[in-house]
This record gives sequence, C-alpha cells and structure tokens, in this order.
Amino acid sequence: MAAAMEVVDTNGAGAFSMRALGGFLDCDPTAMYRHFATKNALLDALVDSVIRDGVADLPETDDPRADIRANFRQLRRSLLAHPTLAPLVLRRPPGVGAYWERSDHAVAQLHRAGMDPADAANVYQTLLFYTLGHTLSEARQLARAVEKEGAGARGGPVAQVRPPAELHPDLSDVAPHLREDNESQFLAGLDLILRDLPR
Amino acid sequence: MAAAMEVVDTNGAGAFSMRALGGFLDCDPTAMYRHFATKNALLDALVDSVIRDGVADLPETDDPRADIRANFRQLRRSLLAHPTLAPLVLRRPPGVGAYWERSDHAVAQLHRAGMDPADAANVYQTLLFYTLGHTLSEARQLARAVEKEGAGARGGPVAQVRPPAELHPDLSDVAPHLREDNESQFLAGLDLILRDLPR
DNA sequence: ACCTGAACACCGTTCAAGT
DNA sequence: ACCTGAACACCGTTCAAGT
Repeated sequence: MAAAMEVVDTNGAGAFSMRALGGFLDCDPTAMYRHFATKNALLDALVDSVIRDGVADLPETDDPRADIRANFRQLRRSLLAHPTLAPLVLRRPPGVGAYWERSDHAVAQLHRAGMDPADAANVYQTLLFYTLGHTLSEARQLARAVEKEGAGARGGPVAQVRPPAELHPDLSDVAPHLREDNESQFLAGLDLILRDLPR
Repeated sequence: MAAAMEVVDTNGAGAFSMRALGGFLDCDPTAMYRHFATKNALLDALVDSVIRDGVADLPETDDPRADIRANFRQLRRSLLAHPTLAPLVLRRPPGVGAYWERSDHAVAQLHRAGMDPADAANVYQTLLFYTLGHTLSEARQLARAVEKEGAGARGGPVAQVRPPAELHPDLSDVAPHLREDNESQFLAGLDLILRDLPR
C-alpha cells in the first residue's frame, strides 16, 4: 500500500500506526483489517516491496562480477530509500518469496563465472549478509534524522568515530578511515568478498 | 540490569515493558525511571552489555587470523544468546563505547598480521557488518520460537529454503547448500573475507 | 527531599451494533 | 452480508499528591 509507505517515509516506521494511517486516508483505523490481517502483515508487505524494488532492471552484461556488484549495490540503494523501514527486513527470512528473483540473479552470475554450487551458496550468503549488515547500520543514521524532524533532513553531518587514543591505540590509528565514505567502504567490502571470483 | 535481561530472555524483547519489569520486580513500573531516563536508555544498556560480553577473554595467540575468528565467532555467540534482543544492536552506532575493546582487539590482530591501516579499516568493517547481518538473520529464527512459546523451545526444525525450481533454476541448484549448517556457513564467510590476510 | 501511583495520551485488535 | 466505531486491554511517561 503506497499510502502506508508514505506515512512510514515521512514520520518514520516507529510513528506508523493503524490510527496514523487511518488519519492519513480519512477512514477508520479498523478499515485496514479487511485488506491485511494484522499490522505486522501490512509491514511485511511493505518490506517485501522494498526487497523486490528494482530487481527487474538488474543488468546481465558479459561481466558477471559487475552484475553481482550491481545487484547488491541496488539492494543497498533500495533499503536506504526507506531508512526507518530497513531494519524490518530482518523479519523476513532469506528464503521468502521476495528474495527469489534477486538471489536467482546473483547466483546465476556466480554460476556464469564458473563457480560450483557449494561455493556459490557460500559467496551469495556472505554477500547478502554483508550487505544487510552494512546497509542497516547506515540506515540507522538516516533513520534518526527522519524520526527526529520528519523527512527532508537527509545528508546532515556524519557522526565521527573518535575513541580515546590512550585506551585503544590500534583502533584510533584506523578511526580516520572508518566513516569517510559509506558507499566506497561498502563497495570495497563487496570486492573483498568477490576478490578471487573466477572469470 | 539483570532482571530486565531475564524478562527479555524469557518472554522476548517484544513483550518487554516497564509494567512487565515492574511486575517481575514487585515494584511500581515508574520506579525504573530513577535509574534510566527512558525505556530506550534501558534497552541500550542491555544491548551494550551484550556487545561487551566475553570481550575480556578474547585470545591473543601467535595466530592473528585465529584470534580474529575467535572475536567475531564470540560476538555471534553473544548475540544468539539473546535472540530477541539481538536486532536492537542496530540502535547502537559502531563507534559507541561498547564496541571499543572488541574492535580494538580485531584491529590489533589485523595490524599484527602486517595489514596497513586503510586495509585494516576495510576488513574490520566488512567483518563486523557481515557478522551482524548473518547473526541477526539467524537470531530472527530463534526469536520466533521464544516469542511464540516462551524460552526453552530452542533448536526446533529449521525452515528449509525451497523455491519453485521452474521459476528459479540457478537458485534451486544452490538451495540444498543454503541452510545446512549455520555455524559452518558463518565461519566459511569469515574465511572468505580473511582469505588473503598476510601472515 | 524523596517516593508513589493515579492519570494522560496513546496503541493493536475485537465484536456488538448498526445498515 | 457488509461495514463502522465503541470498547477492551494494553503501552510509555508525567506529575500532583503524599511521606
């Protein structure tokens, strides 16, 4: 339901309620129970639409590695488009229907690159979990801005990671590199996992 | 607060409320507001204790790769010990104090293995996000059992991933490998990321 | 000065009452 | 047969009233 997504995006998933949606649609809060058995079922449907978003446009070029990168990059983009909803993807098992086309695309590219089924399973699952972990951690940042002052305040200053150097010498050597660019950090992680994909 | 953790573990984080904790402790629900400003602050404290759990006992042997593996394996174990609380780790930024000792240990081992700071930052963040994504996805499974019938029903049959073969040929080749062993799948992903760590 | 608990403004969901 | 909305059993949090 597009209206529900709009309420989530403008006020945050935390502020979403049947009463809020009813107010947005000028109808009784209990009217939604004819279309969805429960509030959770409605949220699951929203999450599934995010998981499916853009999967039909994934490329299949002659470079399987690039196609795989595009897949997970696009998943990250879709999740970050709805930052307060993003954590709810963990409610959906990786085997749920919404993931099928997306995972089929990724596994097909791994196969096309000459990887055997067992390795492909490992690499696919590693890529998926890495992407979810990285992206949900980014989404939390964006979500805080939305939940605080409504949608629109995106792209504020990024919180710096700055531990006390005397307590954690090795970590503070590395801290300047940690948050300098979320997108390139994400892609670097993907490449790390894909490093020796056969070609 | 150990009592709050007990309430969360027995009935699930979803059923945790100030009133439930008050009932467990035989006191007024508003009494907690002297120790924690808000319910969220209390949950954050619980999450931080899970992140810190066991970090003092992490090994420092002559094998940095094994020590890194032990670090993230132990994080996974701590998160899975409180499956309904686990998703709330996403409320805490990776730069929060609770992560310092743990990330310092990991970065120190990467450094000891001869990795330069920029690479160490990439690999550390990749390992952390991969671990969070993988473990939170596992935790969801355990959490469902707890929230349904109270703690104790752990280790029930694992949901199989079984997509319709005609629709997703590449994926269904791989499906039998996907969920066969969570722990070894997790470790395989770690090794994939650590594959060419200098030694 | 400290503590308690009544009260406020919510919430998801049900189901009796209306049409 | 269908729809509505009053009502139930909650919730986090505040703050006036007690000690």
